[in-house]
Amino acid sequence: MMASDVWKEYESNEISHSVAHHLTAIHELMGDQGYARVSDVARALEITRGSASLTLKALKARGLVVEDHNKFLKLSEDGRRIVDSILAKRAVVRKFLNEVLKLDEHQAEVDACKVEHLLSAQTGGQLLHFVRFLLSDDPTARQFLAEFWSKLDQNEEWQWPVQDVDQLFNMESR
Amino acid sequence: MMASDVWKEYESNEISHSVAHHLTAIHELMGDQGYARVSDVARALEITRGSASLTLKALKARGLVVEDHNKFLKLSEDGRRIVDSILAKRAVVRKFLNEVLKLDEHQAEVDACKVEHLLSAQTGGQLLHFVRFLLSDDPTARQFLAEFWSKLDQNEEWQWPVQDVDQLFNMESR
DNA sequence: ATCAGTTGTTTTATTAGCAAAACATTAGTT
DNA sequence: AACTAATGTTTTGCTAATAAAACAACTGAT
Repeated sequence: MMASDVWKEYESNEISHSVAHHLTAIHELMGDQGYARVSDVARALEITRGSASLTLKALKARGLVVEDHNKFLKLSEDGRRIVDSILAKRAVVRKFLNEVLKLDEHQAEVDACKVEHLLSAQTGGQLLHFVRFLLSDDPTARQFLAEFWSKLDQNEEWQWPVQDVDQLFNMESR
Repeated sequence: MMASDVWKEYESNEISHSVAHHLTAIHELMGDQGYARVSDVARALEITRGSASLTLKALKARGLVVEDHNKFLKLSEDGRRIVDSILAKRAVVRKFLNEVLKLDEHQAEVDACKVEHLLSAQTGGQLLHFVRFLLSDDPTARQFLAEFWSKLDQNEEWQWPVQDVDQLFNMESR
Protein backbone atom coordinates (compact mmCIF):
# COMPACT_ATOMS: atom_id res chain seq x y z
CA MET A 1 0.00 0.00 0.00
CA MET A 2 1.35 3.38 -0.99
CA ALA A 3 1.47 5.93 1.79
CA SER A 4 -0.69 8.74 0.44
CA ASP A 5 1.41 11.41 2.08
CA VAL A 6 4.31 10.32 -0.11
CA TRP A 7 2.88 10.78 -3.57
CA LYS A 8 1.22 14.07 -2.74
CA GLU A 9 4.58 15.61 -1.83
CA TYR A 10 5.10 15.99 -5.54
CA GLU A 11 3.12 19.20 -5.53
CA SER A 12 4.62 20.47 -2.30
CA ASN A 13 7.91 21.36 -3.91
CA GLU A 14 9.71 24.60 -3.37
CA ILE A 15 9.54 25.36 -7.06
CA SER A 16 7.98 23.90 -10.19
CA HIS A 17 9.73 22.84 -13.33
CA SER A 18 8.56 25.99 -15.06
CA VAL A 19 9.75 28.27 -12.28
CA ALA A 20 13.10 26.50 -12.17
CA HIS A 21 13.68 27.35 -15.80
CA HIS A 22 12.48 30.91 -15.54
CA LEU A 23 15.01 31.43 -12.77
CA THR A 24 17.88 29.66 -14.49
CA ALA A 25 17.10 31.55 -17.69
CA ILE A 26 17.61 34.82 -15.85
CA HIS A 27 20.86 33.51 -14.41
CA GLU A 28 22.19 32.43 -17.79
CA LEU A 29 21.07 35.59 -19.54
CA MET A 30 22.89 37.64 -16.94
CA GLY A 31 26.02 35.64 -17.63
CA ASP A 32 25.64 35.66 -21.39
CA GLN A 33 24.55 39.20 -22.12
CA GLY A 34 24.71 40.94 -18.77
CA TYR A 35 21.00 41.60 -18.37
CA ALA A 36 17.63 39.87 -18.52
CA ARG A 37 14.26 41.33 -19.40
CA VAL A 38 10.87 39.68 -19.74
CA SER A 39 11.33 39.34 -23.48
CA ASP A 40 14.75 37.79 -23.08
CA VAL A 41 13.39 35.16 -20.75
CA ALA A 42 10.46 34.49 -23.08
CA ARG A 43 12.82 34.10 -26.02
CA ALA A 44 15.15 31.82 -24.11
CA LEU A 45 12.31 29.56 -23.01
CA GLU A 46 10.42 29.88 -26.31
CA ILE A 47 7.19 30.96 -24.71
CA THR A 48 5.19 34.12 -25.34
CA ARG A 49 6.05 37.37 -23.61
CA GLY A 50 2.64 37.41 -21.99
CA SER A 51 3.20 34.05 -20.39
CA ALA A 52 6.65 35.01 -19.15
CA SER A 53 5.30 38.31 -17.87
CA LEU A 54 2.72 36.58 -15.68
CA THR A 55 5.09 33.98 -14.32
CA LEU A 56 7.76 36.56 -13.58
CA LYS A 57 5.23 38.80 -11.87
CA ALA A 58 4.47 35.91 -9.52
CA LEU A 59 8.19 35.37 -8.94
CA LYS A 60 8.63 39.03 -8.08
CA ALA A 61 5.77 38.70 -5.62
CA ARG A 62 7.50 35.67 -4.12
CA GLY A 63 10.68 37.66 -3.76
CA LEU A 64 12.77 35.42 -6.01
CA VAL A 65 13.17 38.02 -8.75
CA VAL A 66 13.66 41.75 -8.40
CA GLU A 67 13.02 44.39 -11.02
CA ASP A 68 15.11 47.34 -11.99
CA HIS A 69 13.74 50.88 -12.30
CA ASN A 70 13.92 50.11 -16.01
CA LYS A 71 12.25 46.67 -16.08
CA PHE A 72 15.52 44.83 -15.88
CA LEU A 73 15.29 41.59 -13.96
CA LYS A 74 17.69 40.18 -11.43
CA LEU A 75 17.69 37.22 -9.10
CA SER A 76 17.22 37.96 -5.44
CA GLU A 77 19.37 36.33 -2.78
CA ASP A 78 16.81 33.54 -2.44
CA GLY A 79 16.43 33.22 -6.19
CA ARG A 80 20.17 32.92 -6.62
CA ARG A 81 20.35 30.27 -3.92
CA ILE A 82 17.65 28.21 -5.63
CA VAL A 83 19.33 28.48 -9.02
CA ASP A 84 22.63 27.39 -7.51
CA SER A 85 21.14 24.27 -5.99
CA ILE A 86 19.29 23.41 -9.21
CA LEU A 87 22.31 23.84 -11.44
CA ALA A 88 24.43 21.81 -9.07
CA LYS A 89 21.93 18.96 -9.05
CA ARG A 90 21.58 19.12 -12.81
CA ALA A 91 25.35 18.95 -13.25
CA VAL A 92 25.67 16.01 -10.89
CA VAL A 93 22.85 14.01 -12.42
CA ARG A 94 23.99 14.72 -15.96
CA LYS A 95 27.52 13.68 -15.15
CA PHE A 96 26.34 10.49 -13.50
CA LEU A 97 24.03 9.51 -16.34
CA ASN A 98 26.49 10.37 -19.06
CA GLU A 99 29.92 9.51 -17.67
CA VAL A 100 29.01 6.62 -15.39
CA LEU A 101 25.90 5.02 -16.86
CA LYS A 102 27.15 5.91 -20.36
CA LEU A 103 23.86 7.30 -21.58
CA ASP A 104 24.22 9.58 -24.57
CA GLU A 105 24.54 13.27 -23.82
CA HIS A 106 21.11 14.25 -25.02
CA GLN A 107 19.37 11.62 -22.94
CA ALA A 108 21.44 12.56 -19.92
CA GLU A 109 20.60 16.22 -20.35
CA VAL A 110 16.88 15.60 -20.81
CA ASP A 111 16.59 13.33 -17.79
CA ALA A 112 18.71 15.59 -15.61
CA CYS A 113 16.55 18.52 -16.62
CA LYS A 114 13.44 16.60 -15.64
CA VAL A 115 14.54 15.71 -12.13
CA GLU A 116 16.84 18.56 -11.15
CA HIS A 117 14.18 20.51 -9.28
CA LEU A 118 12.68 17.46 -7.60
CA LEU A 119 15.67 16.04 -5.77
CA SER A 120 16.09 16.94 -2.14
CA ALA A 121 19.22 18.68 -0.94
CA GLN A 122 20.30 15.52 0.86
CA THR A 123 19.90 13.39 -2.23
CA GLY A 124 21.81 15.88 -4.33
CA GLY A 125 24.59 16.09 -1.79
CA GLN A 126 24.98 12.36 -1.42
CA LEU A 127 24.91 11.88 -5.15
CA LEU A 128 27.65 14.46 -5.51
CA HIS A 129 29.84 12.62 -2.99
CA PHE A 130 29.19 9.40 -4.82
CA VAL A 131 29.97 10.68 -8.30
CA ARG A 132 33.03 12.53 -7.08
CA PHE A 133 34.50 9.39 -5.57
CA LEU A 134 33.38 7.24 -8.47
CA LEU A 135 35.13 9.44 -11.03
CA SER A 136 38.18 10.15 -8.89
CA ASP A 137 41.54 8.52 -9.52
CA ASP A 138 41.10 6.25 -6.54
CA PRO A 139 42.27 2.83 -7.79
CA THR A 140 39.32 1.00 -6.28
CA ALA A 141 36.89 3.35 -7.98
CA ARG A 142 38.71 3.00 -11.28
CA GLN A 143 38.71 -0.76 -11.09
CA PHE A 144 35.06 -0.86 -10.15
CA LEU A 145 34.08 1.34 -13.09
CA ALA A 146 36.21 -0.67 -15.48
CA GLU A 147 34.47 -3.86 -14.39
CA PHE A 148 31.06 -2.29 -14.60
CA TRP A 149 31.64 -0.95 -18.08
CA SER A 150 32.96 -4.26 -19.30
CA LYS A 151 29.83 -5.92 -17.97
CA LEU A 152 27.70 -3.30 -19.68
CA ASP A 153 28.93 -4.41 -23.08
CA GLN A 154 27.85 -7.96 -22.34
CA ASN A 155 24.16 -7.41 -21.63
CA GLU A 156 23.52 -5.28 -24.66
CA GLU A 157 20.30 -6.99 -25.68
CA TRP A 158 18.43 -6.52 -22.44
CA GLN A 159 14.71 -5.90 -22.09
CA TRP A 160 13.01 -3.09 -20.19
CA PRO A 161 10.54 -3.01 -18.50
CA VAL A 162 10.71 -6.18 -16.51
CA GLN A 163 7.65 -8.32 -15.98
CA ASP A 164 8.05 -8.96 -12.28
CA VAL A 165 9.29 -6.17 -10.07
CA ASP A 166 9.98 -8.54 -7.22
CA GLN A 167 12.57 -10.31 -9.30
CA LEU A 168 14.43 -7.16 -10.25
CA PHE A 169 17.08 -7.79 -7.61
CA ASN A 170 16.62 -11.51 -7.12
CA MET A 171 20.26 -12.28 -6.99
CA GLU A 172 21.75 -11.77 -3.59
CA SER A 173 20.23 -8.58 -2.20
CA ARG A 174 17.13 -9.83 -0.40
CA MET B 1 22.53 28.47 -23.10
CA MET B 2 19.81 25.94 -22.42
CA ALA B 3 18.43 24.25 -25.46
CA SER B 4 14.76 25.08 -25.34
CA ASP B 5 13.71 21.78 -26.80
CA VAL B 6 15.18 20.10 -23.74
CA TRP B 7 13.27 21.74 -20.93
CA LYS B 8 9.96 21.57 -22.78
CA GLU B 9 10.18 17.77 -22.97
CA TYR B 10 9.03 17.79 -19.39
CA GLU B 11 5.42 18.07 -20.50
CA SER B 12 5.78 15.63 -23.36
CA ASN B 13 5.87 12.63 -21.10
CA GLU B 14 3.91 9.50 -21.67
CA ILE B 15 2.12 9.96 -18.37
CA SER B 16 1.89 12.54 -15.61
CA HIS B 17 2.64 12.04 -11.95
CA SER B 18 -1.07 11.93 -11.21
CA VAL B 19 -1.80 9.36 -13.88
CA ALA B 20 1.10 7.23 -12.73
CA HIS B 21 -0.42 6.99 -9.29
CA HIS B 22 -3.95 6.39 -10.49
CA LEU B 23 -2.62 3.44 -12.48
CA THR B 24 -0.41 2.04 -9.76
CA ALA B 25 -3.26 2.44 -7.28
CA ILE B 26 -5.41 0.18 -9.42
CA HIS B 27 -2.57 -2.31 -9.64
CA GLU B 28 -2.02 -2.38 -5.90
CA LEU B 29 -5.72 -2.52 -5.09
CA MET B 30 -6.07 -5.52 -7.38
CA GLY B 31 -3.27 -7.21 -5.50
CA ASP B 32 -4.49 -6.22 -2.06
CA GLN B 33 -8.23 -6.74 -2.28
CA GLY B 34 -8.76 -8.28 -5.69
CA TYR B 35 -10.69 -5.41 -7.22
CA ALA B 36 -10.56 -1.66 -7.75
CA ARG B 37 -13.44 0.76 -8.11
CA VAL B 38 -13.43 4.53 -8.50
CA SER B 39 -14.00 4.96 -4.77
CA ASP B 40 -11.15 2.62 -3.91
CA VAL B 41 -8.75 4.58 -6.05
CA ALA B 42 -9.98 7.87 -4.56
CA ARG B 43 -9.52 6.52 -1.05
CA ALA B 44 -6.06 5.18 -1.81
CA LEU B 45 -4.91 8.49 -3.26
CA GLU B 46 -6.85 10.58 -0.74
CA ILE B 47 -8.63 12.61 -3.36
CA THR B 48 -12.37 13.04 -3.88
CA ARG B 49 -14.41 10.48 -5.79
CA GLY B 50 -15.34 13.18 -8.29
CA SER B 51 -11.72 13.90 -9.07
CA ALA B 52 -10.86 10.24 -9.44
CA SER B 53 -13.93 9.70 -11.59
CA LEU B 54 -12.84 12.35 -14.08
CA THR B 55 -9.23 11.24 -14.27
CA LEU B 56 -10.21 7.60 -14.65
CA LYS B 57 -12.70 8.47 -17.36
CA ALA B 58 -9.84 10.03 -19.30
CA LEU B 59 -7.71 6.94 -18.71
CA LYS B 60 -10.49 4.73 -20.03
CA ALA B 61 -10.65 6.94 -23.10
CA ARG B 62 -6.87 6.55 -23.51
CA GLY B 63 -7.26 2.80 -23.27
CA LEU B 64 -5.10 2.39 -20.18
CA VAL B 65 -7.99 1.34 -17.92
CA VAL B 66 -10.94 -0.86 -18.76
CA GLU B 67 -14.23 -1.03 -16.92
CA ASP B 68 -16.25 -4.03 -15.91
CA HIS B 69 -19.97 -4.40 -16.64
CA ASN B 70 -20.29 -3.53 -12.96
CA LYS B 71 -17.98 -0.50 -12.78
CA PHE B 72 -14.99 -2.54 -11.70
CA LEU B 73 -11.71 -1.20 -13.01
CA LYS B 74 -8.82 -3.11 -14.50
CA LEU B 75 -5.59 -2.19 -16.20
CA SER B 76 -5.39 -2.77 -19.92
CA GLU B 77 -2.37 -4.37 -21.51
CA ASP B 78 -0.86 -0.94 -22.10
CA GLY B 79 -1.77 0.21 -18.61
CA ARG B 80 -0.15 -2.82 -17.08
CA ARG B 81 2.99 -2.28 -19.13
CA ILE B 82 3.23 1.31 -17.92
CA VAL B 83 2.73 0.32 -14.29
CA ASP B 84 5.42 -2.33 -14.60
CA SER B 85 7.97 0.13 -15.90
CA ILE B 86 7.10 2.69 -13.25
CA LEU B 87 7.30 0.26 -10.36
CA ALA B 88 10.58 -1.09 -11.67
CA LYS B 89 12.09 2.39 -11.90
CA ARG B 90 10.77 3.29 -8.47
CA ALA B 91 12.29 0.16 -6.95
CA VAL B 92 15.66 0.77 -8.57
CA VAL B 93 15.85 4.41 -7.56
CA ARG B 94 14.68 3.73 -4.02
CA LYS B 95 17.23 0.97 -3.61
CA PHE B 96 20.01 3.15 -4.95
CA LEU B 97 19.15 6.10 -2.74
CA ASN B 98 18.61 4.04 0.37
CA GLU B 99 21.12 1.20 0.17
CA VAL B 100 23.92 2.90 -1.73
CA LEU B 101 23.68 6.59 -0.93
CA LYS B 102 22.41 5.72 2.57
CA LEU B 103 19.55 8.18 2.55
CA ASP B 104 16.85 7.35 5.05
CA GLU B 105 13.96 5.27 3.78
CA HIS B 106 11.40 8.04 3.78
CA GLN B 107 13.60 10.39 1.80
CA ALA B 108 14.45 7.61 -0.64
CA GLU B 109 10.79 6.78 -1.12
CA VAL B 110 9.74 10.38 -1.62
CA ASP B 111 12.46 11.13 -4.14
CA ALA B 112 11.93 7.87 -6.00
CA CYS B 113 8.22 8.61 -6.17
CA LYS B 114 8.94 12.02 -7.64
CA VAL B 115 11.14 10.85 -10.49
CA GLU B 116 9.83 7.38 -11.27
CA HIS B 117 7.59 8.49 -14.13
CA LEU B 118 10.15 10.89 -15.59
CA LEU B 119 13.09 8.60 -16.23
CA SER B 120 13.50 7.18 -19.68
CA ALA B 121 13.57 3.45 -20.24
CA GLN B 122 17.27 3.62 -21.07
CA THR B 123 18.10 5.47 -17.89
CA GLY B 124 16.08 3.05 -15.80
CA GLY B 125 17.71 0.08 -17.46
CA GLN B 126 21.24 1.36 -17.06
CA LEU B 127 20.59 2.29 -13.45
CA LEU B 128 19.32 -1.21 -12.80
CA HIS B 129 22.50 -2.72 -14.23
CA PHE B 130 24.55 -0.38 -12.12
CA VAL B 131 22.75 -1.02 -8.85
CA ARG B 132 22.70 -4.76 -9.45
CA PHE B 133 26.43 -4.88 -9.92
CA LEU B 134 27.06 -2.42 -7.12
CA LEU B 135 25.12 -4.50 -4.61
CA SER B 136 26.31 -7.86 -5.88
CA ASP B 137 28.90 -9.94 -4.06
CA ASP B 138 31.54 -9.05 -6.58
CA PRO B 139 34.65 -8.30 -4.50
CA THR B 140 35.49 -5.14 -6.41
CA ALA B 141 32.00 -3.79 -5.90
CA ARG B 142 32.10 -4.64 -2.22
CA GLN B 143 35.43 -2.97 -1.74
CA PHE B 144 34.34 0.10 -3.62
CA LEU B 145 31.19 0.46 -1.52
CA ALA B 146 33.12 -0.05 1.69
CA GLU B 147 35.53 2.71 0.75
CA PHE B 148 32.75 5.04 -0.30
CA TRP B 149 30.84 4.52 2.90
CA SER B 150 33.90 5.08 5.03
CA LYS B 151 34.49 8.34 3.20
CA LEU B 152 30.87 9.30 3.73
CA ASP B 153 31.33 9.33 7.46
CA GLN B 154 34.20 11.79 7.11
CA ASN B 155 32.45 14.61 5.29
CA GLU B 156 29.46 14.73 7.57
CA GLU B 157 29.40 18.48 7.93
CA TRP B 158 29.19 19.35 4.28
CA GLN B 159 27.29 22.27 2.81
CA TRP B 160 24.72 22.14 0.03
CA PRO B 161 24.14 23.95 -2.28
CA VAL B 162 27.54 24.89 -3.55
CA GLN B 163 28.34 28.44 -4.55
CA ASP B 164 30.11 27.72 -7.78
CA VAL B 165 28.78 24.99 -10.01
CA ASP B 166 31.93 24.96 -12.11
CA GLN B 167 33.93 23.87 -9.12
CA LEU B 168 31.65 20.98 -8.24
CA PHE B 169 33.99 18.47 -9.86
CA ASN B 170 37.17 20.49 -9.82
CA MET B 171 39.31 17.73 -8.53
CA GLU B 172 40.53 15.44 -11.25
CA SER B 173 37.56 14.71 -13.50
CA ARG B 174 37.71 17.56 -15.97
C1' DA C 1 -40.96 -0.05 2.59
C1' DT C 2 -38.30 3.31 4.53
C1' DC C 3 -34.09 5.20 5.98
C1' DA C 4 -29.10 5.42 5.93
C1' DG C 5 -24.79 4.55 3.74
C1' DT C 6 -22.00 3.82 -0.30
C1' DT C 7 -21.06 4.56 -4.86
C1' DG C 8 -20.46 6.98 -9.33
C1' DT C 9 -21.23 11.14 -12.04
C1' DT C 10 -21.76 15.91 -13.12
C1' DT C 11 -21.34 20.75 -12.37
C1' DT C 12 -18.93 24.68 -10.62
C1' DA C 13 -14.72 26.69 -9.14
C1' DT C 14 -9.69 27.01 -8.39
C1' DT C 15 -4.68 26.92 -9.60
C1' DA C 16 -0.54 26.62 -12.68
C1' DG C 17 1.03 27.24 -17.03
C1' DC C 18 0.65 28.09 -21.51
C1' DA C 19 -1.15 30.73 -26.32
C1' DA C 20 -3.20 34.39 -28.77
C1' DA C 21 -4.55 38.83 -29.33
C1' DA C 22 -5.21 43.50 -28.10
C1' DC C 23 -3.18 47.36 -26.09
C1' DA C 24 0.15 50.90 -24.33
C1' DT C 25 4.80 52.43 -24.00
C1' DT C 26 9.23 53.26 -25.51
C1' DA C 27 13.16 53.54 -28.87
C1' DG C 28 15.05 54.28 -33.27
C1' DT C 29 14.74 55.80 -38.07
C1' DT C 30 13.59 58.61 -41.57
C1' DA D 1 6.53 64.61 -36.74
C1' DA D 2 5.45 60.10 -38.18
C1' DC D 3 6.35 55.50 -38.94
C1' DT D 4 8.23 51.13 -37.38
C1' DA D 5 9.95 47.81 -34.19
C1' DA D 6 10.48 46.10 -29.74
C1' DT D 7 8.86 45.69 -25.22
C1' DG D 8 5.66 44.82 -21.34
C1' DT D 9 0.98 44.05 -19.69
C1' DT D 10 -3.70 42.51 -19.71
C1' DT D 11 -7.52 39.85 -21.20
C1' DT D 12 -9.51 35.70 -22.89
C1' DG D 13 -9.32 30.89 -23.50
C1' DC D 14 -7.30 26.37 -23.01
C1' DT D 15 -5.79 21.89 -20.40
C1' DA D 16 -4.71 19.05 -16.33
C1' DA D 17 -5.72 18.17 -11.80
C1' DT D 18 -7.80 19.08 -7.92
C1' DA D 19 -12.09 20.30 -4.27
C1' DA D 20 -16.80 20.86 -3.16
C1' DA D 21 -21.40 20.11 -3.67
C1' DA D 22 -25.43 18.32 -5.71
C1' DC D 23 -27.57 14.44 -7.62
C1' DA D 24 -28.92 9.63 -8.90
C1' DA D 25 -28.58 4.75 -8.13
C1' DC D 26 -27.79 0.88 -5.57
C1' DT D 27 -27.19 -1.79 -0.97
C1' DG D 28 -28.57 -3.22 3.50
C1' DA D 29 -30.71 -3.12 7.93
C1' DT D 30 -34.46 -2.69 10.59
